[in-house]
Amino acid sequence: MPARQIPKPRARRQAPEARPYHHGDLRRVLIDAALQLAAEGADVSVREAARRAAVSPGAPFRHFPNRDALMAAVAEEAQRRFRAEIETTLADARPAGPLARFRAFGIAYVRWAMRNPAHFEIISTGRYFAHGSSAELTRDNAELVVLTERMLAEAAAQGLLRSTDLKRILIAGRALIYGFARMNLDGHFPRWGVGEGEIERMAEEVIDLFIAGIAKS
Amino acid sequence: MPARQIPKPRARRQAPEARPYHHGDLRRVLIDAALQLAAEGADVSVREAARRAAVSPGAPFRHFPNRDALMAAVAEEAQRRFRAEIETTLADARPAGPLARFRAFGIAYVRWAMRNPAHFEIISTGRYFAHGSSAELTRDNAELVVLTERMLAEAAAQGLLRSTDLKRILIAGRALIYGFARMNLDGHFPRWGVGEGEIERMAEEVIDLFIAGIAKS
DNA sequence: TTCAATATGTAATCGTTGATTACATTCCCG
DNA sequence: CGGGAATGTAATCAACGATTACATATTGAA
Repeated sequence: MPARQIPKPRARRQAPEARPYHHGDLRRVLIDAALQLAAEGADVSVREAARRAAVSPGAPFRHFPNRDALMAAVAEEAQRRFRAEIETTLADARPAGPLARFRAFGIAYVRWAMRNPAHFEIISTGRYFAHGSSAELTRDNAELVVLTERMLAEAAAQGLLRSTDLKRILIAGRALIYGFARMNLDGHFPRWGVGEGEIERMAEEVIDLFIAGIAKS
Repeated sequence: MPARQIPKPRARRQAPEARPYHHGDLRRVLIDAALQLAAEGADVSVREAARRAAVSPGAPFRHFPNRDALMAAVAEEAQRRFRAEIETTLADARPAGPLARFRAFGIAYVRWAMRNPAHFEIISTGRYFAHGSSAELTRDNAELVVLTERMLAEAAAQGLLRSTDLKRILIAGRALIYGFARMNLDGHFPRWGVGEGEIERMAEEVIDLFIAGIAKS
């Protein structure tokens, strides 16, 4: 047998009992651990993420200059998932007409925020945009803005809107949707007499009210 | 002179150089220090509040069982100021008609949130409601809800509204206003092409759009 | 008035966290 | 090969929330 057998990338020499000195892809694992921590409602600490990755407390700082950089990467990943689900939802149930699409967008937005509250919080806060603000995060977000912009432009082109001030409508619509999602996240609804089970239906009603308000006749 | 002169409450015996062992009203001072810390954008720590009150790091825990209790008291105070300013504003510029009052409410709401971002954040988050949730905090908030409820009920009674689903309108309106305030707080507007100076005008436009949407004819 | 119970402050200490530094191990490319 | 570059560990630091034992002031009842 020639000596040149496959380099065998140190194939997890777990011979005695030791893990390999180098972790496979620590960066990714840390981000996943942080996402999971957030999803569990725990507060995300660098050390706990390191602990879950079975790595020393200092190791994460080889991949992120500080905690905020880790959180920025977490926000990036969460934003990516958020955008992906919104777009998938819109692609699946392809609603007829721009306003129906706008409605579907708003509902999908609120639903994701309800089902992933901690991740939505991380995305929303903007605390992790300022720092690294990795182009990707900004881009994923801008894509969603463009998405709704197009819906409204199309609606205007079809003469469905009472007003042509699209920017105003766009921001009002986003404020409504974002505000609704955050009211839920921030625990306002119990104080408003909206029970846990009614929230999704209320979201639909509220969005419908808005659309009825901007639609012609 | 009779021996019965006024008890003179130990009148700050700063005779040599020492402050009195007991602080005057440490609880109040700690809350104020925490409010100031928040307003400065620093993160609020019990120790720093103690430092500003010139008191040992353990002293605050005589008045608050833990940090969250301090933050709850801070939220309570901020909420009190918030409500006071809203009501004062509405009382001063008494707008004609329920919808004009609703408009003024929304604008005052957003303005306070813009000028007191850190305090608004503390109020909004609801993280400090859950714990002590002092009745006062809840009450101040409920008062503001009732305020807007009455406006809409009055508008409905005067036949100004297209729909009579007041709860839906109420929540939609609140979501819009809260969402707008939080979009600003969370730093979304730069990404939406809304400059710092335009935000207040945009708030008015957005509220007007909403009112036009719910108003009859 | 006195004095003892209570309220309120200090000092010392603990465990956790973010962060840095010096050192160890592995990877990879010339 | 062999020597940097990448990536991990170990040790350490300061700041923070929290607790405990102790010190001092306030207050109300005998």
